[in-house]
Amino acid sequence: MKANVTLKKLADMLNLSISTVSRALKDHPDIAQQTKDKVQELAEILEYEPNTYAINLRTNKSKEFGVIVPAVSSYFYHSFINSLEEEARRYGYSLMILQSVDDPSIELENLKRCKLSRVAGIFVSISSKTVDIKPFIKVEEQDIPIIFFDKVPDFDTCNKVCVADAAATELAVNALLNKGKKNILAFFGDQNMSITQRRLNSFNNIVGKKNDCEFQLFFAENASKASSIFEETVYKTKPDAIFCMSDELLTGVMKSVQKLQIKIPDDLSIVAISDGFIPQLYYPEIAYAETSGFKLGKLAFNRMMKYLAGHTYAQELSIDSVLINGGSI
Amino acid sequence: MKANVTLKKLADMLNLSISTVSRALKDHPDIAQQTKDKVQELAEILEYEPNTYAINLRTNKSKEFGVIVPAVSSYFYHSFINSLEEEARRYGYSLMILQSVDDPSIELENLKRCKLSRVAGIFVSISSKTVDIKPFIKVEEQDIPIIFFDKVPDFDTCNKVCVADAAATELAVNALLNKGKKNILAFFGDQNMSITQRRLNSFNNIVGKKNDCEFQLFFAENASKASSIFEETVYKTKPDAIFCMSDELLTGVMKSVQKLQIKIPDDLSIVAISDGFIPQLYYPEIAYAETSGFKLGKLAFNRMMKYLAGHTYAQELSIDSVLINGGSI
DNA sequence: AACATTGTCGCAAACCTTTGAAATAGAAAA
DNA sequence: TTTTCTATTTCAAAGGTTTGCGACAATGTT
Repeated sequence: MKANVTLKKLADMLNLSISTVSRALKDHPDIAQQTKDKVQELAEILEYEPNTYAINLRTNKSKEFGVIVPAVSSYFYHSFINSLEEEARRYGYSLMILQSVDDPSIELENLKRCKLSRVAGIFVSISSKTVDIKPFIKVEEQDIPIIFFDKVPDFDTCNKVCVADAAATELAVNALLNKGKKNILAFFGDQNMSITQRRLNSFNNIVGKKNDCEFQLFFAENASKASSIFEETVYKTKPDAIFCMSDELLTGVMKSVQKLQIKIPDDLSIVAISDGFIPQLYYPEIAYAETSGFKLGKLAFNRMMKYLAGHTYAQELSIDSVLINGGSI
Repeated sequence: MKANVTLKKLADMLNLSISTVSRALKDHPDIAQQTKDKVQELAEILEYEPNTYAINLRTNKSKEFGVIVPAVSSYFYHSFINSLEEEARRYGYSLMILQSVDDPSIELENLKRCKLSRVAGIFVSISSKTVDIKPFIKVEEQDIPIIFFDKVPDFDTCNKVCVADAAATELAVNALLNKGKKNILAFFGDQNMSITQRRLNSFNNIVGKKNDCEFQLFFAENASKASSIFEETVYKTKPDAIFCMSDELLTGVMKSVQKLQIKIPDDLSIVAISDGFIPQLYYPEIAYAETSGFKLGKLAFNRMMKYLAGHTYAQELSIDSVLINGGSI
């Protein structure tokens, strides 16, 4: 526990002023090269480390972003966070991770926390129950940029980055239709979630144009619901294909597929929307329209940096989706 | 973008001194109740928020922990982080997440970052290639407590919290032996990793005492390696049981199991060491000795708080393991 | 010789809060 | 009346850094 070495200490030892030392260390043109060398050498030896607290106070900024997500251990978010962290590190930022546990009141607390910590910016995926986004807007008015990602509010004038829900849904469903599937079971998540609505809308659009194909829609909040719905339905309606709008639903369905020893893709085709981890656990690998948390992280970070550079206007961006074929259709 | 309201501003408006306002807001006994009321009311109205930077500078502390992990999107770590975040939030702390990407040099950078940010403490799971832990010791000497978790160094005098590797291995293997399995294929991960060594040692201990049972050991760095090893071996040696020391290896084996349409548990029993997510994806669910990232998070946080309260002596703690039966044996 | 320019460096305020010590007032005790 | 105490408030320093501006000397220009 050695005493901290500060600018003042360096200055005293070198018989220089604090300001000169400060400038010397950051290669300010006002300072003579000779002086810079002396200062930097001593700083090196004494392992001088600037006091981040003081810098933050002085500059009223910090090199940290807040990330508010419903949960880190979700199929999607940890790959987003992974990707974000990579970028952040490259730019000298770090990430403060806050979970809302899908609870709007905790979400609000977390937002407050970000504000209190005066983070440089906030990435937030709102909880499924969040209705009031005024607090977010208010924070943004205090000059803390907010990028909404994945689960974004309906509100227009805010920055959003999303996966291409419509495109992904289309890709996935068309993959089935192109193979001539005629009887499709579609699994969707919680109806209250906007992501469900977007994927559902896109789905219905396609369905509307098709009349030589049967569709059956189910809503399941979790994997085991999906499982039981599947098991109840599969023998009754004898579908030739399954669509799952999420990883979680896919795991539910696949568990039943294993249980009932259904042959994929001979007896049944399956396609999902996923970031790719879950689908490759099975044999054959499940075909999926990719919605990469990884790519989304890059995009979100990019948008944040642009924002910080002055492009503060609201913008809605999305990553495109590709179909990864895995032998399940 | 309204100007920030500070203690000074409140003081000026109320014709009080800054110190009085500061003390009034924190209910200091020196201040008259009447004054407190006035101050707190105005603070409320003006939405005064203390400047965290200034507080940190003044107190030379912050309410943030650093977390250094090889990768957030790993089977294990995100549940650890999840759990840690829950506890941290309860105590008013937040988490700074840093990935080392299993690269010692990045790990070192991250450590530096924690030191620079003067975090209140650091949780670290070292990369598999980390050999030099002196930098960590040095940071701890500067009064930043470090709790190593999961992947911990061999070094003695440091704080570690681990899953009970030996116990978990024993539980898993014994589950197979108790069912009378006679020919076991065991999959282990990267031999350089200490976690592999610990589990392997425990495994060998049990094996040493048994001579009515055949064991075959394999080392696979990833899932697909495990897959191909399994496929090459399964018909040759006709094992009646599989042991996987990790989730990743399990996914590899299970993919081949599906491919070869092997019946679990009739043709083959499987047991793994896992935190439970992966095993329940399959039907039947895979039996596993639980090594919960969640529980470990709680334990690690607990140790950290004790440390901060003054119990700084080195300690090695571990969570016990239970066998979760899933129908695969 | 007078003035302007350039290259270096230091002064001092500012960022905002915390906190030990001192000041002030009024009341109680001597 | 003077002293002592208590209750309340203020003073001022400290924490470490950044930065606009002024100071100063040396050099160049007219």
